Amino acid sequence: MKNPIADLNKIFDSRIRLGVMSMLVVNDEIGFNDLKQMLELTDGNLASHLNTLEQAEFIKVHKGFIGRKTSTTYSITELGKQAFKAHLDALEKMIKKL
Amino acid sequence: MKNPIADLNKIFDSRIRLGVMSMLVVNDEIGFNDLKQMLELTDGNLASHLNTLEQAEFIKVHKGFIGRKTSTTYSITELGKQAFKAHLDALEKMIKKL
DNA sequence: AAAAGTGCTTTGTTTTTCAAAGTTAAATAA
DNA sequence: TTATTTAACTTTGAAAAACAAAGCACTTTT
Repeated sequence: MKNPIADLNKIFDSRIRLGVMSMLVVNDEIGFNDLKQMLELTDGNLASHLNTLEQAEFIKVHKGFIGRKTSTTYSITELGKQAFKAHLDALEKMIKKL
Repeated sequence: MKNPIADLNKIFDSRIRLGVMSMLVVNDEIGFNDLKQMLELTDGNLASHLNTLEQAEFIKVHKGFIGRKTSTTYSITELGKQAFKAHLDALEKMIKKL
């Protein structure tokens, strides 16, 4: 038998980062404020988790405008998709015995 | 839309506690040392996570003997089963859109 | 001009995690 | 019988992570 948790990605141990990724898998682009409201987070908390995901190159930032208002949105990268899928696969392997 | 991570159980944010539970769901009883080896943990680390799960009444301890050697084993409680299942359901809801 | 929104960064506290060492008690080896 | 080992912890302390709150730069709305 092998260690069932070894294949889980440390980055996704955080429920918040897990939530961000799960939202970005199904939405091509999501704004900072939408994430903030959906996940019920403070600005700083969200920003730092987004930063972690960005450092890992699991998400990408897009700074743009809606009209003349700044608007920052985020999207998942290919690497992010792969890593997230691998994590879910590892999770499934742990629990599929049910 | 509602917060997708709100229904995740904080206790299962930890990969280690998640691993313990996933093992206890499929095995009626597991020994301290078996858990330790499977999850590759130090005594103290495992003991403290087991303690957290016990405080929550998600697992139960059985102190016994193998021959005349002490042997501590752990099993999942009904409450533990329910909580774990609820957590997995919440996880699934987050990601089933895939 | 004042107030408010966006998207951060910085600061500092609290919480969590973890390894290492110490502990107790029994078992076995010397 | 003394020493060592194993099991299963507890305690200690340090490092890492999470988080809220405040500050900031910029722009828009009032």
